Amino acid sequence: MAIRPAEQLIHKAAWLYYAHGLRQDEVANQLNISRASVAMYLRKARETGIVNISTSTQLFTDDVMARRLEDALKLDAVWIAPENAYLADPSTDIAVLAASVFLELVRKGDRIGVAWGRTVYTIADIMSYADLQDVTVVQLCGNLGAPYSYRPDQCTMEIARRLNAKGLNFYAPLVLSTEALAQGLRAEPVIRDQLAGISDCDLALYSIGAVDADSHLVKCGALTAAEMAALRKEGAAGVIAGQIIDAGGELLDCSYNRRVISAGLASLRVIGKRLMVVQEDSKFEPLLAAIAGGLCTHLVVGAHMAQRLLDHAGASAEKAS
Amino acid sequence: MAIRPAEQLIHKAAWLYYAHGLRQDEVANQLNISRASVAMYLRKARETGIVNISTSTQLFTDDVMARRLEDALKLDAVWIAPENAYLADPSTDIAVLAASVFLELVRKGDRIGVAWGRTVYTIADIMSYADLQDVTVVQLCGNLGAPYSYRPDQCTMEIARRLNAKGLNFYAPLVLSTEALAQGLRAEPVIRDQLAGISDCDLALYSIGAVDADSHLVKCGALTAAEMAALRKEGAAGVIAGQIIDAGGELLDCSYNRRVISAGLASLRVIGKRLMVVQEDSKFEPLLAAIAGGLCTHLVVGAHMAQRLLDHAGASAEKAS
DNA sequence: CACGGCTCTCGACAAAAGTCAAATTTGGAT
DNA sequence: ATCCAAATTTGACTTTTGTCGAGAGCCGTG
Repeated sequence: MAIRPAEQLIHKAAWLYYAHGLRQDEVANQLNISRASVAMYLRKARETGIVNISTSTQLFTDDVMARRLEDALKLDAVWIAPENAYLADPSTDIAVLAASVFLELVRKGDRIGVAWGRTVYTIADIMSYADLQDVTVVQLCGNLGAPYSYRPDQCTMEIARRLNAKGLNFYAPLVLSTEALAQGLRAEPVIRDQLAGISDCDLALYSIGAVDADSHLVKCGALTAAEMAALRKEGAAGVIAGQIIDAGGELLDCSYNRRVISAGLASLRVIGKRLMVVQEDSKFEPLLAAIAGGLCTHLVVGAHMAQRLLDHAGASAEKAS
Repeated sequence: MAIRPAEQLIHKAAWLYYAHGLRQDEVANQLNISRASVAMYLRKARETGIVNISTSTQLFTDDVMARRLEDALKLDAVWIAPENAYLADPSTDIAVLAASVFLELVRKGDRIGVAWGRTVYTIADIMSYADLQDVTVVQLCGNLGAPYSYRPDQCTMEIARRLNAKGLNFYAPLVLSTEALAQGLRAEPVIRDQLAGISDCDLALYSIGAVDADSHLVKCGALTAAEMAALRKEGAAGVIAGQIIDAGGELLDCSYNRRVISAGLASLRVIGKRLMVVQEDSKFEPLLAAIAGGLCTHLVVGAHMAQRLLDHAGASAEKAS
């Protein structure tokens, strides 16, 4: 991709510095360049993923609460960000953790499905770079012509860029005005192939949306606040990959869902690792719905949300007995 | 393993510094400790593998020569350390590369077989630390009561320590004085289980030994220089995991081999990734034998050796046509 | 409870790394 | 061949990090 000589030099500098443990000035005279250049090369090496610095996320799964949640909710793994213990901004903490977890879950050669939303974009934004050329990042749902920077295609592309991976976008609106048109578009080869390829993913990254006037669906004009409220009455519990699910985690039977171009829930459930990240405490019910529907195998949440989930699971168990 | 509070602090410091990108002094007042302590914790975090710094080894496989070697020798991957281009000591360069490649090949949950020798021990010695608790490192061959620090059990244990993995040693001599005794010992449950477990490995790490008076087998008293010379006349081409192979990479039919307690070549060939590392140019013929015998799928060598291998492969091809 | 041995922590200094504007080189267009 | 714009490189400076010995806390022992 890039030109040879520059890449080569960056790699050599990174190799001598990180692998051999030389100092920057030692690297500088090995390569006959100034130390300042070495410093610059090393920054580039980190930014391009030639060197990887990763921190183990063990501590966040080792937590007793995380273990109990895994059991209670039958999830493969749970990470809990210890709220307000670390930084001023609590949501950043969750995103940083999610980004690390994500990078830990990615394997070479993987195909990764990425949905969209503020959470996903925040993760993409703080994610460190990696060198995973044979990875493919695919977009899970259609686009919204939003004024926001976290459009589905943006999320996909940004993550692909960070990973040095291939990004596979598809350009269809998330929601159309008639069911017939949506059906027709889904049958288009370009779109059909993209949607069919989703079930081949090894890993999915998404968050869950709330069914309220603050939802991106409302902000981006896909639905009006009134329509949203109506859907809520009809049993809408959450939004996943642009689609509305009920409390059981199944697709809600409504006109909106039939007009959407997105990854079917069945395709999502086939994906081996489904990483769900939830930042806001307000998304408690939506998250319960997603878990009930088996849309999540790996979960990253804040401590407060974790406690609520655990209380809920405990209460349900008690009621059942 | 270690005490809670210290581990926790190390992890927190590492998290804030490496994942969130705070400066050491910022971390220090977040945690209410001095910056000096933070620096110390961070060093410990690196030393225990809580943070991982790895450099991509791409450049060394991307090399045209490496690609051609892969084709010519039918190997899965070849890495070539550009000799004398980097550092004073050429063999260190190969070992550093080999260690990085090794860490790149290891996956969580893997079982790893490790042989012994100066090369393997050098690799273990410069290998950086990682956090791979569910990995198991098994010893491929019996021990030699050597005065050297690179005994089979040492190599296994050191690598296990670096990886924070489980080390599985077995305490049998590499070679016994009679075939009957060797047979009896191989039938011992402890030994039998260990040997049987070798074929379950996902990754093997070894080098190749030369058949000469400098061999460790001679230095450690397993064979006399005269015996070695005799074996050479009988067709011995190399030493792998303590066993003697002929030019075709098959076990040489000799008393010595029948008296050895080690991983059978068949078990080794079953292992998915067989990483062979060769430092010395003098090991050209032994390496050819190992490759001929399918004992190596991944190879790390110096540029000079790579050139010789390529020339040889070219010459053979020409002769054949 | 006083004592040594032990680890952990800190302040101060030294070393190394990061940064920036100026200077130089590079590559391309005319 | 000549020029200009963009990118690269550098020296000088600032900030950040690493290190070390001194001192503080801790614990089992005499």
